[in-house]
Amino acid sequence: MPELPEVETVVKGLQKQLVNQRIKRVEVITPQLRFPVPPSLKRIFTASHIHDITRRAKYILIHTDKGILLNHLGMTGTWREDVSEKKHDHFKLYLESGKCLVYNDPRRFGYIDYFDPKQSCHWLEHLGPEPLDKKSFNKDYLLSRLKTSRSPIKTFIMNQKNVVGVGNIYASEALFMANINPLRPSDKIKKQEAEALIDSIQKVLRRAIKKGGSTIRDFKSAGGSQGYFQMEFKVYGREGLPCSFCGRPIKQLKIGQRSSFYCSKCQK
DNA sequence: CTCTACCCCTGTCTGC
DNA sequence: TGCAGACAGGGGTAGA
Repeated sequence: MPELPEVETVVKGLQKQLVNQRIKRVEVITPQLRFPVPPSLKRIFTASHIHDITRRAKYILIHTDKGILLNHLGMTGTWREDVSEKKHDHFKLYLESGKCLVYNDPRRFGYIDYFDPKQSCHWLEHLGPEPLDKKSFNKDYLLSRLKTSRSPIKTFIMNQKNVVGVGNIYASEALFMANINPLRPSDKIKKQEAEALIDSIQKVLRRAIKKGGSTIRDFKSAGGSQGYFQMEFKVYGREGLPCSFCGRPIKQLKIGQRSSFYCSKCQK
């Protein structure tokens, strides 16, 4: 799915489409996504006013005067502005302006929920810090967390309790940039390496956001355009191709059931 | 508690 | 061509 840069790109697109708009009608086409869409959602958000769209981790938050609509894109969720109907359309927001925003998701790993901003939301509790927030995602924090985990460092940085937004692509890319082997046990990562990892996660994510995310298969922004960061992948999906630094073939293996890519010479 | 394997689902691609 | 199996950007959960 969309990882942090892709979700960020979708949020920027939705901001243009939805901020300061009034929702005229909510249509729930598929009540059962990964989790059930709450039956009360339709009634609550009909005639609500959208005042902001934000992101927390990989969640899209649509702020209205009636509460916050929350959407996770799973692996294949997309938004588009369109009145036509397509296969796997699950949810529609009809605006008073006449526009219609459609949520489409072939695999239905995504979901839609809502919560009252005055109360806590169980989807957002227990999430780690935002990787681009230098105050909370810092060396001391990371070192203290690393000490508690013996799982491979790639699994560690993909765990949203440790740091949010890093998924399968950017985990491989960030570890390559930091010269850290993805299989290294987390509690064996040294202070200097932890600093390098923070740096590389932030660099990779910032660069990817700048390029509008990565488009492999079907990722699209809310405006329907594609991202371009996939042109800059150093290791992801490059099994057998030469490492851009040392020329050795990139290796692929499964770590925690997920495809992982690295250079065995550059990453120790 | 931590960690791993499995599972949700459809579409696409590979190899026989 | 047809078909089986593997695989895909996420992450909740059961059970070790």
